[in-house]
Amino acid sequence: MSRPVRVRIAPSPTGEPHVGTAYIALFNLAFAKKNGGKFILRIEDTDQERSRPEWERQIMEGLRWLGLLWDEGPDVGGPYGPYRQSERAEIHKQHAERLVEQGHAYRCFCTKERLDALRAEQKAQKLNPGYDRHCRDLDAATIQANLSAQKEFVIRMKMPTEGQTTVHDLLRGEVQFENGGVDDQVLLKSDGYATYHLANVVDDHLMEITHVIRAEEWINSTPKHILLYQMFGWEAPVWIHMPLLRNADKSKISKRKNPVSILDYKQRGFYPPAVLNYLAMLGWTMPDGRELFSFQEFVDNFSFDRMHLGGPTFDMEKFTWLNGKYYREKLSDEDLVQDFREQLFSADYLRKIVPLVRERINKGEDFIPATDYFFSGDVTLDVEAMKPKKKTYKELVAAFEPYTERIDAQVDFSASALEAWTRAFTEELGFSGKELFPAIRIAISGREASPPLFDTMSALGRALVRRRLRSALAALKAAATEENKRLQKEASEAKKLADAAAKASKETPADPSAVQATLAAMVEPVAVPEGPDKKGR
RNA sequence: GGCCCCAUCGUCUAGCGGUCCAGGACGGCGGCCUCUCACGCCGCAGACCGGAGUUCGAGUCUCCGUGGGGUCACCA
Repeated sequence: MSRPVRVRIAPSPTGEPHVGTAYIALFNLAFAKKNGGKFILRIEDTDQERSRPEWERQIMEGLRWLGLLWDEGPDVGGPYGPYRQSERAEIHKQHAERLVEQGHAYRCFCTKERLDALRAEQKAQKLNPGYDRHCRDLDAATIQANLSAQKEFVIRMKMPTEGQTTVHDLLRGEVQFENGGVDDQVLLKSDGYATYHLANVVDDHLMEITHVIRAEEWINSTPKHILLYQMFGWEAPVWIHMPLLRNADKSKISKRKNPVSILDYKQRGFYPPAVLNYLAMLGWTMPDGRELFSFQEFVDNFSFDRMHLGGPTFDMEKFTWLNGKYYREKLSDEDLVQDFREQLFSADYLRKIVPLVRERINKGEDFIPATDYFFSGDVTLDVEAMKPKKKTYKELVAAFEPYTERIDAQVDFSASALEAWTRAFTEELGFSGKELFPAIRIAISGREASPPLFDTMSALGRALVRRRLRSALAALKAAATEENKRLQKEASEAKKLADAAAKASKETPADPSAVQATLAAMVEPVAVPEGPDKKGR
């Protein structure tokens, strides 16, 4: 008799809710609904370095916004809790110990330094990287000595060195792996927390997960998971590895090439059912080929048979078209009024904006023109105005790029936190606030004057700020390229001039003023780049 | 690089051996509708990665290439 279907998603709270998480969640939920099963949310926060409660909150917010609701999870509870792995650390530890006792795992005392050196050596010799199993067969005395010396250790899995492990993937059939090619994975880190491999197996078993539906990037570690199930003597779930969402260049979808946070789409005013509809049609098709369908219709017709395994490109253009289709065909005027009111002009959002502009306007009709950049997507940029007088575009890019990069890691998006962080970071980048802040202001608002920068950023929110910083960065890079071309041209012209002057000075006795002029020609355009620049475009 | 996955129009895909001179959608182009724009409608261009094999017959099955992707952490 088969067990009731239970599936889960296991996001790691190390960043904003990812569109890939939503994609996998959607198929898990559909499968659960189709089979009358349960859908579980489990937070995989065993990475103490990077996990943040704030990200966990946002992941839940993003999934909830889309209507991808879980039956059991850290917030709603359930009979198999706790649903946050950090709270299950003791369980994981016990299981790791059990494997050690049974001889399926061992303590490894190798230091980070040793492992790094090992990897470097392997790389130098063009060998396959991997742990050399140095601690696999330590004698009891040595282990005891290390333990008494309080040496830090991890627990590693003792992989068989022979034979194969077959993954029976529902989508891909039998996938074979040589056990010898699989590393002795770390199961328990020296901080006492489990790695993904241990935690996901133990928790999936304890939570009675029947089907593991996850992204294809996991398929290579599935043999380890299967072996773990065997070592514990447990029944493994059914494996289903979904294709990976891609950028336009076919690489795994990433934030540098696509808006990747669910909250980006929320902020852009996409309509949740349209988002689900679009995600569902990446790799999956309705039996009758319909492209417009509801989540319920998706569930009713769902089957993994209809999955296409090539990694689909996330195409903003088609996605946008589909969203428009919902506006035109699925939503009434009243629906749109509601949606706009909740998403675009929510009281929460207006409450952030009004305090920033009330001193700057005198009557209601001034509000929209004064705040248009709070309600639109991209903004028109005056790239020239962004450049500090004494810096080049290249230098500005060199500061803007890391700034843009690190905004994603900025957990606290309050004005004061942004200000403290930005000021420190600006200094680190070798810029003064006077130089960098105006550029940021223009990037995020399209204006040279706005309410206080950090209040404005905080109110705009991470999604919009990131988006505008990225597009400003692209514009600056283009300007830097132009600038570079111009400088090279000027340098070559200066060289010509110098050559001519040198030639002239050979023919006639040295003329100090000619040399002066030549030197000036060589130096000046570089020192004052904005001079000849402006009329050039 | 080793291992693993994948492979039909630019993109998302239909196709589960004959009904495919390969169908639909986005995008592109042209037209119609129309006070404008948009929507909508009509039409056009556009693909089976290559080579062997199996078969009476291959986009569909097998193998080998090629290409793309993933993965090789005390991250998930």
